[in-house]
Amino acid sequence: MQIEFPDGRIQSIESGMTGSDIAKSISPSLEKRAVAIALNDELKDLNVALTTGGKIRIITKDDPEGLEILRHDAAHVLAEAIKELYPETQITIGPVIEHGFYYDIHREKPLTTDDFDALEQRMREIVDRNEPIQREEWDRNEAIKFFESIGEKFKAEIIRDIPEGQVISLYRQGSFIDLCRGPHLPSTARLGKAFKLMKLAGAYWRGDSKNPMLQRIYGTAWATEDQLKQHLHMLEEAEKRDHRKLGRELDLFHMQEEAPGSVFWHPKGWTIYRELQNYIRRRISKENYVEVNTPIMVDRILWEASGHWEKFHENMFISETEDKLFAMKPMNCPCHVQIFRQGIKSYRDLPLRMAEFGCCHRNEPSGALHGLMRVRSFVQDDAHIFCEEDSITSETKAFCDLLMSVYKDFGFTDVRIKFSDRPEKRAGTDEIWDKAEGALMEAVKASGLEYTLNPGEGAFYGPKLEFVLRDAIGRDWQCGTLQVDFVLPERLDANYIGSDGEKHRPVMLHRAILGSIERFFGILIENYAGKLPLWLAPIQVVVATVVESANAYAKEVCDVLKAEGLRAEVDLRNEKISYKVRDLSVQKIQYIAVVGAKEADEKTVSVRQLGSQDQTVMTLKNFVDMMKQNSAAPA
RNA sequence: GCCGCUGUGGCUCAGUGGUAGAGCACAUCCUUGGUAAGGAUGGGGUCGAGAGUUCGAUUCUCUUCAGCGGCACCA
Repeated sequence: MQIEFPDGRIQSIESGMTGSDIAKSISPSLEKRAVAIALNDELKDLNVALTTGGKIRIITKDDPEGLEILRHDAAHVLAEAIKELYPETQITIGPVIEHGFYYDIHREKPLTTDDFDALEQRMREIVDRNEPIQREEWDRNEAIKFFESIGEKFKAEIIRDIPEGQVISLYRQGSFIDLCRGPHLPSTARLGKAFKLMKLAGAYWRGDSKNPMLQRIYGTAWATEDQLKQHLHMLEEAEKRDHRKLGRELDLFHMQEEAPGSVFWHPKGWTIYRELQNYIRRRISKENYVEVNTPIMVDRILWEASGHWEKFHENMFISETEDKLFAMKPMNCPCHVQIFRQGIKSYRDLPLRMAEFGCCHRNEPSGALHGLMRVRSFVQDDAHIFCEEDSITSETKAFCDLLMSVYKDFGFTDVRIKFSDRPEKRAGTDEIWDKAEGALMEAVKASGLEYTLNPGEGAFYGPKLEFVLRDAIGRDWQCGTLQVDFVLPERLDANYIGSDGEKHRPVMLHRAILGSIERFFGILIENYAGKLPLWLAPIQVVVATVVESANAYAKEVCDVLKAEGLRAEVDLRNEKISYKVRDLSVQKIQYIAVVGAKEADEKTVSVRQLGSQDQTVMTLKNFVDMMKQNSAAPA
């Protein structure tokens, strides 16, 4: 039979040769690095005898697929180590994830991270044992019986759920045997030792909170020690830019236990926050939005009418006053409909784009809270576009353009769209959903942006687009959203007079670009590692003195900068200039204008920029001009 | 909400069954120094909260709150 190599070379081989044999025939060193073979793009174990020819590829640890196999093996070796050290443990599943793997286990007494050393030690021993990893195909019922006999109830349950007729493959290494689709390395030695157990967490069996809680052990695994080291280093770097840490270090905000999930904004953080809001104000004002503001506490009656009470009152903060029950708004839309309903609206008033930076409260589960990323009290750059049905497409397209342009101003260009359609729990008839999904789909297609489907994930009142951006260290964040809503206008009885003189229902488009400003703030801090673009920087320049005699001049320089609209401060502290430079640099102050006797005499400043050792002496006027230019916010 | 871990001055962290310590920060003084930490002195903590065990608890136990890591959730 014939095989074809990736370079197009064709070779005849004997039936029954294994991937290993083929690799060895090319070069022994290739065989050593090999982890699997791809036959017509289907991955197979190296030690499986090939019976048909085709295109082959030797997969090594350096291939993405090879790394996956390696990580999968790491999971198996972990499971083997667990069973050896703690035989009473039941094992469940152990898949590959980004950067590594995990294994979910079940046992009475939970493991702790103190057990990690022993586990890693045992894993290394298993690697040293070089146990051959052997694939076996089992009869379904035999396999179920087998796993039940050794007390692995979870495994038996998994097999029961595998459709009849599908091959049940087990992999054996030493005395350990596990259900697995494969492929796997030929032996445990090939895993190498570039792995590390990372953390311990709880996870529900089959991801369902009604099921028992298992223990999940996370690990990372790499082809080489170097890659492992690099990965650990990357994690350290990510930790350094954690917005919670930087928020404290840069004195931007804090949170405390008396107000879990809510933010105390410090002057510097609030400056950034306002700058973000004002930027969005400028952008949407150009797109003919109007801004409004509506109450935070609203009578339950309105939430019942809107449908929020029924669907989400568990997550709403309630306040009882006199005989009434008020709820804090989790979103602005019902209030916006109230404004829309004031007076009679004509089709000439549409589309009406109503924006609000309203403070919303959602009683998120305690375990969901996470710094600024998930809070209970937040403000969105929210707006609702009331329009006629045939405007959905053009409004959506205009929104997508605006959103992409805004993201670009913040340096985010890698944006993906998820299209979420009707969820199980929803309001409105199927006809309405058909119409809404159809219109939104048409709009996405017209916008020309790429999208992926996200079935069943829509809002209860309509389908939605979710805009996911990727930050500087490759993490994805869902920020923007656009939702088509035929339901709320109906439930809250919004209408307008059409050109035909009749009453009609407007469509509502719920949309946000940044999403929650709190969250976007956190993303920005992490993306820029605290060094924000100058237009967002809470302090744009500090005038620092070398000697006390320059104090008056320093204040004068600072006043000039402030008069020109720059956020400037003076540093007159009784410290050496190198101390001030260090301190201000740690604070990520981007421009330091150093003034001493010389500068005071000559009416100049000596400018130092964050991240550079260079000093530039310039006239005060030139410096002000430069700062104004550099700090200009995007229009 | 669920599982696990953590909670000591503003921050980072050490420590102990006999009510606490370092560095940084802060204050005062000396120093007026030219681009990433000058020196001296000093103030500051009922060890997250509540209960229990104990002669005695920051230390051990339980409860609770919050944070962290995940899971579930995310209108």
